[in-house]
Amino acid sequence: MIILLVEDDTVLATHSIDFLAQEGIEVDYASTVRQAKAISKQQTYDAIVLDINLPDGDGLSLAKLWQNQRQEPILFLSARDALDDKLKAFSLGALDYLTKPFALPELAVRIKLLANKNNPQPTKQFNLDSLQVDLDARIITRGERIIVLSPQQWQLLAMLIKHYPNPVSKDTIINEIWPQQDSNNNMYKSLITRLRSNLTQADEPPLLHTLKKQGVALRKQHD
Amino acid sequence: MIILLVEDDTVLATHSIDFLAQEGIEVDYASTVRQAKAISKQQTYDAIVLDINLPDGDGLSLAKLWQNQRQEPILFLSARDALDDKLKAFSLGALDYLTKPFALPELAVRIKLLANKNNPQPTKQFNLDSLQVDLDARIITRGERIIVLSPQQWQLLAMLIKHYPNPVSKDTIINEIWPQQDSNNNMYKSLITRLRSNLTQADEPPLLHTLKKQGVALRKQHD
DNA sequence: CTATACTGTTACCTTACGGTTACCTATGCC
DNA sequence: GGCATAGGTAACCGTAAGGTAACAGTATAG
Repeated sequence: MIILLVEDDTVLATHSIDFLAQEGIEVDYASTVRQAKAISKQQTYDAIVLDINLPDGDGLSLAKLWQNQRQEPILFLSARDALDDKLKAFSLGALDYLTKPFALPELAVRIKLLANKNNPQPTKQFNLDSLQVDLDARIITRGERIIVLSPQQWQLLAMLIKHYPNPVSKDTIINEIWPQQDSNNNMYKSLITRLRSNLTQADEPPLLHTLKKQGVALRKQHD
Repeated sequence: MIILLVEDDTVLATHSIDFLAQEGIEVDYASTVRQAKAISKQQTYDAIVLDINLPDGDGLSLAKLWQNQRQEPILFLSARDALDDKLKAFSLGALDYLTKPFALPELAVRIKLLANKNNPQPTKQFNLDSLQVDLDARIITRGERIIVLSPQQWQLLAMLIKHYPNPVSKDTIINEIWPQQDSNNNMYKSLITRLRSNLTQADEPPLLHTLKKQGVALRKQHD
């Protein structure tokens, strides 16, 4: 996720950028209207955060300029709590308005809301060869056929996908799937066999490979 | 446009209702959690405005209760400006948070934003195979026949539609439909059987599938 | 007040999940 | 060669999770 921040208070800006980075939000930064126009030419953002008072103009007119050319959701920042400013901002297409001082976590949350509004998060999909896994809906297909897995097998597959393309060690799997049980090697072997047989049938190439002494991994083919 | 306002301060509430009426926003009003639950049973709204402090509970837990069964965007009101409250609210699915005192025009603008921007045209219709559900009128048809559901069954179906095509876990369902009861597995089983039997008859393909140990989901097909 | 619907409860059935075991192959080591 | 280790496969089977039907108590409507 990447946003554009336009803010002339450099202290506030650097704090914000640092905090947002921790939250996984990348920031393009501009301190003036001119810079903002220049830097934003190259890029579309998930959201735009605009200070209203800027040295060479104001955020409101920038928003007015942009409201027909750009489609990003805009959040205004301002030291002024005046109702007029807020209403004007909203009438220019603002989707949110935050009065300084504000808490950085709140800014982060509101940015994420705006960003999600525009692109509802695509369904988490995992693809490998002809295998398709929808991690939310828990639908698995390979080629045309639909694969139904038992709870344990699903759990294992999810682990493997999470670590893809790295192998997952036997111990990790055992501890994850049978917590507080004593590790029975046979249960593990059965589980692997069953998952493998469900994932691949007939002449399909195998996807679940075991690397001796290291564990198992999801791969298109052996190395 | 119609919203639900839950607020125990009757002076504030009447002012708000008057002002929102001028703005063309119709308001259903409740002053307690109990009232809110009762009045909202019959209706879906374009947005919900929730005060956090209420005489018989708080808005946060109400939002938590609703977050899986209702799809309306929620705006919180609170006299408290504490960051924790805000973050908690947002984590419960709030889309906006306004601190008292606030200006009525700002409230109106933010409500309109939620109602319009969040669901451009909220799909009040749900279709799956030959099943048609009108979420507003609560009319369900499959092919030619009209399906009538009991309250519990409707509640469950609404949950499933909201999460479609993802499964909903047994625990989630039990907590939503029988809050504060101890989870009786049999009630759950009966409910599923009853809904399933109402949704599908004779030679129709099944729509309500259960994924063992994981929950149930609405699907076209899955075996 | 009666009839109907809704929901909680029980009893019984069916299924497939997962643990167990037995036997197999491959590789490595003395 | 003999043996050990690591993994693979297939079959067996007890059991728990889920499905269904019937019944009863309570609410609801007419």
